Amino acid sequence: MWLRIDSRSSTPMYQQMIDEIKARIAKGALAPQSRLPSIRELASDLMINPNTIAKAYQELEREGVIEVIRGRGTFVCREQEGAGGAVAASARAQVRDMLTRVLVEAHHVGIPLADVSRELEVLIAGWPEERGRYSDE
Amino acid sequence: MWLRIDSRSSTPMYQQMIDEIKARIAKGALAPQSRLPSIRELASDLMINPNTIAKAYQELEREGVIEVIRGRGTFVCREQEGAGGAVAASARAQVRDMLTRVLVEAHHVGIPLADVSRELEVLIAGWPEERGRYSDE
DNA sequence: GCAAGTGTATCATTCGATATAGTACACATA
DNA sequence: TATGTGTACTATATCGAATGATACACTTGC
Repeated sequence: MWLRIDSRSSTPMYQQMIDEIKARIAKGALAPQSRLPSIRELASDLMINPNTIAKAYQELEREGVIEVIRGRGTFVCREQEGAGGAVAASARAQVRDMLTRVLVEAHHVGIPLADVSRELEVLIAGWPEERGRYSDE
Repeated sequence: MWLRIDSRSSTPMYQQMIDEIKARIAKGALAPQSRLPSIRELASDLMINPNTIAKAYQELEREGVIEVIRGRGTFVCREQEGAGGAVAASARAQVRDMLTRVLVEAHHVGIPLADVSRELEVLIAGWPEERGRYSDE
């Protein structure tokens, strides 16, 4: 099974697909230009409606993550967004906002903020690769 | 106005209240034992239905963040969860999951992972206080 | 050309969460 | 006793998620 989806989760199935596919690309498990399963194929595989898959693919295309070629299929974009170029201020603000939420949550479950920082370091250290796309490192 | 809510946001109003109140507590802007506005008061203030406020308060009480005293009002708990005690493994897993999402998002908008780490350090450095509740620091 | 496989675009429908509206109840305080 | 507190319940309207079905435009291979 190419993908695993929890139909009873409170997060919509199409959103789960978006998150999972973006995660795989970010971690290098889905290489650029590689092909994704067809809508109908994935739909019958997961036993859900093709429209749900289509919605996820359309959103991923809108975000510039995948590329759709009519009649051929959907593929991971060869160049991910922002590579080498300037990063929008809104994008940085969004990341900062997400980090703030993590700190708030950590506080309420009793995790020291220093532990959050350490955990992030571990995650980054274990990150598959960035393939030297960023001159910053 | 005690609280500001965006009724047109995609995130439910009651969820916005939960997030904002938890953030204020975590940052020390809402001290333990301090009183929250009454349901009807806040409802007429925000010009929304009292049931929506009640839902937010009930969820916050379920999470152990606030304390409800019938006939008197709602108050911030004097002891936040996990203070000094053991932190559930599921809580740490949740924080790790949130951090992973941040890294995935950062990747797709072209922000170097090292920048995320730096941003987190800045946020922690500017965090109001932890009042020495954690022996870890 | 034709068949099969791709994504796209509709429509109608079901289902659950969100939010509103109104009413009634139990408790605490002055 | 009057007022203010949170709680509980029903009913209703709205919206997003998901399904089901159909039709269309395009690409590829026979």
